[in-house]
Amino acid sequence: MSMHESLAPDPDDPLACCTPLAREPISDEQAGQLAPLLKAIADPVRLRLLSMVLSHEGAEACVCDLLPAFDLSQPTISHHLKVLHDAGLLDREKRGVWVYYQARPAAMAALGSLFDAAGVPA
Amino acid sequence: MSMHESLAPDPDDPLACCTPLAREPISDEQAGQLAPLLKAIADPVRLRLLSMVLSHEGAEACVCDLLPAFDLSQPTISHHLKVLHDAGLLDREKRGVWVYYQARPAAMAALGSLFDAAGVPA
DNA sequence: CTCATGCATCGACATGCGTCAATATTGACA
DNA sequence: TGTCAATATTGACGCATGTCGATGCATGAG
Repeated sequence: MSMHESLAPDPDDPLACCTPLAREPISDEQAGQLAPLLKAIADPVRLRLLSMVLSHEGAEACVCDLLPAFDLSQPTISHHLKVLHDAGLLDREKRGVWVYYQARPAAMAALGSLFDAAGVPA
Repeated sequence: MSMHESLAPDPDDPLACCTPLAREPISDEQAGQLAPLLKAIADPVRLRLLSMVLSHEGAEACVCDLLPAFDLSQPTISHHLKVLHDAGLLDREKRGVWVYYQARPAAMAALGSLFDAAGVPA
């Protein structure tokens, strides 16, 4: 259960709000910062997009890699990627005509730490 | 819904869908089961409710414990608790006139495991 | 039985969200 | 320059969601 506390408490960073839910009642403000993060991944398409980016070779993927896996229009996929990006979950990098997305490790860690000690009764 | 993958050991349990997002691209079906769980906690009120229940004495709380912390009507809080309950995140137990809610550890563990190895680059 | 209390349900409203077709923007190349 | 390919933006549509007041349903007290 040893945890690395290498994350600096930056008040400007919305990802700094990672007190485990089970530790103490989170504040109204914390909840207001966390909810958009969770809203961003609370969609089956965006969940798959995030998972595909995370598990893709080099931990990055361009839209052209992601599009064929869905029965949705290109603007719809672009919209979902924008939602994930605006929430701070995905980074964008334009290389030539292609745009590559990669997950932000800090965001992933923040989400994972939310449930620390919440599902371990024994 | 006759398509089922043999990856999930128990198709009846919606909490059995806890392959880490970063391990491999999750299936459309997995995403469809996970999204409602995340949708349930993707709300500031419900996040606070869950956190309050988790961190409350005895890891349970009745509605009367939760209500005073919000500026919302009692039906609204009741609605949010129902959403968390219907998603399989909270258990209900009626004792006398009061209804006690407690978090389901399996659900918390499933959510936490989603982000395993997602925020720890090599 | 009657009444008050704790919680759930109902019906209605405004807002938010996922999706698409159409269009715009950007970069590579002849 | 002009054209094609990859991605983003816009505007519109229908559906889902958060909130409320009013009401219903149990339970326990008297």
